Amino acid sequence: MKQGNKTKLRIINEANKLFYQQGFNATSFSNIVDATGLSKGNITYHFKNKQEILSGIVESRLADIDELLTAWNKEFPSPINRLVRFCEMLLDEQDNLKQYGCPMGTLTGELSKNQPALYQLTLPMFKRFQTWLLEQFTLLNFSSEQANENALELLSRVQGITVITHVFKDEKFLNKEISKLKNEIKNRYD
Amino acid sequence: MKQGNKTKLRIINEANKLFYQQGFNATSFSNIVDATGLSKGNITYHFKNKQEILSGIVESRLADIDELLTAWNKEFPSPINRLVRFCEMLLDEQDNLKQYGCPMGTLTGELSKNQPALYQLTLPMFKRFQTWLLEQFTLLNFSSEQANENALELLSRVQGITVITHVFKDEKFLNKEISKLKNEIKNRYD
DNA sequence: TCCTAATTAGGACGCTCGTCCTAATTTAAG
DNA sequence: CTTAAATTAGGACGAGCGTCCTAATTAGGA
Repeated sequence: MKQGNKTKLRIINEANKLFYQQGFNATSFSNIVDATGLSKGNITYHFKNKQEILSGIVESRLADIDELLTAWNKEFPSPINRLVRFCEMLLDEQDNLKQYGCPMGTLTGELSKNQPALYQLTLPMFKRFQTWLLEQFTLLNFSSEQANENALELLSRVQGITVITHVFKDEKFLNKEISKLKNEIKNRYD
Repeated sequence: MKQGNKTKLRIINEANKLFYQQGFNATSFSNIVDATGLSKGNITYHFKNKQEILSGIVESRLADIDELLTAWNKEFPSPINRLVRFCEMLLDEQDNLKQYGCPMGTLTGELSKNQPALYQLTLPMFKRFQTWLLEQFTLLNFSSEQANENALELLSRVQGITVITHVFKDEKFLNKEISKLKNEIKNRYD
């Protein structure tokens, strides 16, 4: 790997952390300078501005999501078990969710308000999960319309649990609701 | 009403709109100056800074919430119908929800990330709804523990629907899910 | 080794930020 | 009316913002 790509990754990782933990608009360029320990000019060289950094972050996250979903597909032959695994993702991330909310939901939600171009940029992350969920429900023999409805509903349930966990800083709620949701999936769709 | 209070209200209303539509951190002091048409000094006279404006906004919103819930209590003798009305609130606000998300969820979520003092300030808005929902489930003869769980779950469902509606700009989803949720309430709790 | 392109450092700039201060004007009580 | 308090206007200020530019350094192929 070229030297510059290492720097790019470092910027992307640090900025990703900052955007998640502080919000996109609350993070300044010099915050990123401080966090990376790089010079201002160096960062500008790799990314013209905050928006380009965001673009890099999204690209990187999309790759992570694809990798994750592919791994789940391999690990779990049963769509039901895949959906269950999807729910369990929230348990893996419970500390972060409690403190900072959903990495996709809070970012897309923030940008959706009044930065339409950046909002469009982040939307594919949601779409990946939506599409993948749709595939699982299709495998479970739902009509495409019904599969889509189920996919969005599950996404919605998970987002709701995340918001409440975040707002009330309540991981007990998270654990209980995920456990209920997993049961519901098994009962409803199996 | 004294002259100054009219100005205060004007500031609160305009800032409330801006914070909701752009986010708290993305709204500058001079945005508020422009939106109100007042002078910088005048706003500073009434509120030292953005945080004090937020404090005023929360106070005002809490009063609105109390008024709303009291009206619902009067209008609907049945707790079930009150819960249904609660869900229907999202339909009344569907245009705003689609564009800007939940006025409480997005604000509290934003501030929760790294402005703990302001986050604490906004939390009571959520608590009002939580408490009120708890009361309704208590009236439905649930144990206090079970009533609390039901209250949080309903809040969670509603937040989830809001997030998806906002992120996907999809009011069809909103209408369908609210309708399903209302049926579920009637079937599960009646 | 040398040379060119890639990378890094950091200063200059104009702008906006939030805060503070002072003066002008309006209000309302006496 | 008079007068003091409440309210409003708007400029001054330093700090931080993002962008741009140039110079120094480094890396890697020839």
